[in-house]
Amino acid sequence: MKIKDIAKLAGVSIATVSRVVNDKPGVRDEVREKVKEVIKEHEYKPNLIARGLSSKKSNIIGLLLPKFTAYYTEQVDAIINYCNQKGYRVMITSSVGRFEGELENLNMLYKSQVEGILYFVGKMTKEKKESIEKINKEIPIVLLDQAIEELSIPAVLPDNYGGAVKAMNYLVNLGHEKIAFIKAPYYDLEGEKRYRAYQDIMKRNDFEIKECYIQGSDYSIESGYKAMENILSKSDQLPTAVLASNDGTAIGAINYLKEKGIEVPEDISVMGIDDIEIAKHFIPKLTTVKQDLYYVGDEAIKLLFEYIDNKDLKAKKLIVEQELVIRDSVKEIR
Amino acid sequence: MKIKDIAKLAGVSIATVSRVVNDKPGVRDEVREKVKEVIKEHEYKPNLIARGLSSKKSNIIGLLLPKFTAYYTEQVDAIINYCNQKGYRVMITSSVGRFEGELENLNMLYKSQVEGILYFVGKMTKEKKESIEKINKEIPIVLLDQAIEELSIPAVLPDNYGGAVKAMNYLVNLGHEKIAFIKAPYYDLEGEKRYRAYQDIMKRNDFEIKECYIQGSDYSIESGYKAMENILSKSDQLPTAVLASNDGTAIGAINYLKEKGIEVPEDISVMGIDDIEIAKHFIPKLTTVKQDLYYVGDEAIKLLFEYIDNKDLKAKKLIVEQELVIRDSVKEIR
DNA sequence: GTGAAAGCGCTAACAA
DNA sequence: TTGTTAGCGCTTTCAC
Repeated sequence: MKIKDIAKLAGVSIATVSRVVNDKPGVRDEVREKVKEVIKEHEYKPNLIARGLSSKKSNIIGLLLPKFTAYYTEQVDAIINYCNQKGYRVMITSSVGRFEGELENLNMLYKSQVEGILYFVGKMTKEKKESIEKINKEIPIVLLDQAIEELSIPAVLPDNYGGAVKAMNYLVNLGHEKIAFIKAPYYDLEGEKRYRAYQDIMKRNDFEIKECYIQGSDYSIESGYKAMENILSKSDQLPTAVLASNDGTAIGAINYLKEKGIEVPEDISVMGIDDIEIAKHFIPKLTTVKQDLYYVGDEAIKLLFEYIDNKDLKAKKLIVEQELVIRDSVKEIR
Repeated sequence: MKIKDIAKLAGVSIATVSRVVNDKPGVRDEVREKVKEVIKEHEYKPNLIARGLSSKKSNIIGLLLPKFTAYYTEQVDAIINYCNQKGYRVMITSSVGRFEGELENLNMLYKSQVEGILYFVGKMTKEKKESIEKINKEIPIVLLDQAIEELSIPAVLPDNYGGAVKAMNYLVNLGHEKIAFIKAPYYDLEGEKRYRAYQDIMKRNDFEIKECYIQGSDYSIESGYKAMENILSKSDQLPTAVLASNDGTAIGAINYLKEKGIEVPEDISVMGIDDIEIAKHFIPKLTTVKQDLYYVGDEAIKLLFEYIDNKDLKAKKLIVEQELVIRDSVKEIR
């Protein structure tokens, strides 16, 4: 069933059918009803591809992820819901953790004529920056997780510095001085901010920053486990608390400690960042800094639509505040 | 830049450009090179919407989820990877847990001219069955999680009965007799099979099936917590083990027990089903029945392509075996 | 090996 | 209020 068939059956022109289908004015109620009837009877469903070509509006939003993990589920859920409600469809790509794949997928979305792109940045490279800049001239892009300093591209970013400061101050106020830190992967520019917060608070309080207290990760639970192992093996004196760059690595760290018979938080306190879903159900319940991920996704997609509606908007970087979530994995020291 | 511009710049017809772009024969090497050069220089990217309309092949796969949760991440990851590798794009919809939304989204995918649909069933209704049957006549659909008995539609299903039997036998072999069960939500027809397995094994061993040992859930962690609370409050005699219908509810159950000072597995053993990512990192590490979710997603999308390539294939229901994963949340009783 | 031309199913400007 | 018609950017016959 195509528009032509309906037109014939209803005894009108295809233009009239189109008007009815798109709820546009300029059709007598009588005729409108008649056409609607025929449409219903024959279950006519307009071909959205043809509509897209003709109207030069695809009604599709592109979503670019580095890889599917728990961190994205809520954000993606928010995005899809918002789009579906607005009558937009979502085309999703992920790069299997192959950071080079991001570029390919970006082009794929471009070729798909999406009206806007939500780009969860995995690893930023010079090549990608160039592509983003170029594509952004034609299609609005909103960046998530990492922004591009030198380019004027809208972005939604967690307040990573502020969040880590809150976490550190909380630990310090509870009497912790020997604080270890599990770093974000080197390629996450935003992770650097959390590290700077760690350093700043340590220095401000005249606490010694031991090198052995600082270990890297790739954000995975396993790498948190490894990092904790390294911290323990390399330190002559155990830290009393460790701040992890995300909840996953915090969980990994706790796993290692428990395995070694070290109790959390009795012996060592562990704090995460993000507040992923499992954080409040983990045992001990994870003290962390909440990033409202559904909110982030929601704000990002709203921002994207702002840019779609008004291409000349000045690029806005939205910083989402983080909030302390006190639970059971950190204790006071006296 | 459109095909016409490239044709003009290269001094050939658009048909020739099309042949080059699509790697089709019938172009002199010399000309092909020339065209490629122009394409590269001007960064021509074909409009996939136009291609779709013209070729009557959208190269898009539709993905329908009831709601985004941890259970789907790996499966979706597998699906997207496979599609992207094959040059297919993925259109994703979720229904925010509004089961009525599934129908709307199904139609949205249909109108989008997707070439096949992967449908993770949330709640099956008569109305949906009818729509599925109708749409399946034109677009191959592969069902996941739940099949439709009376219709011949391909599906990929976990061996829920077999998996639960394995779990139950494991518990029984360790000496458990008083076994509680956290049920799947009523609308998950597959969940019923796990319940049947529970009953069958209990009966086969002449164990008493106490009504108070059986509690419902909606698969969420919170509902597992609640179910465990009910089991404890309603039983005069505590169970020695509980089998939960998924890992989420198992985690919820453990949370409740720990809060009440009941140790797992020392006092009560808890077993899950699924083996979601956190299962092996939870404390205690969750004993469960593994559903290789990446594998399931992979098989499902492969099956879908089989049907796309050969519409006359007889509908195949693929049952994916489950495998015992012994970890720390269950102990032997003597 | 190459190009002209007819669509694909729709929207939108224009005429009537 | 309605219909005619010219595209949208591509693929795909069919001639040459």
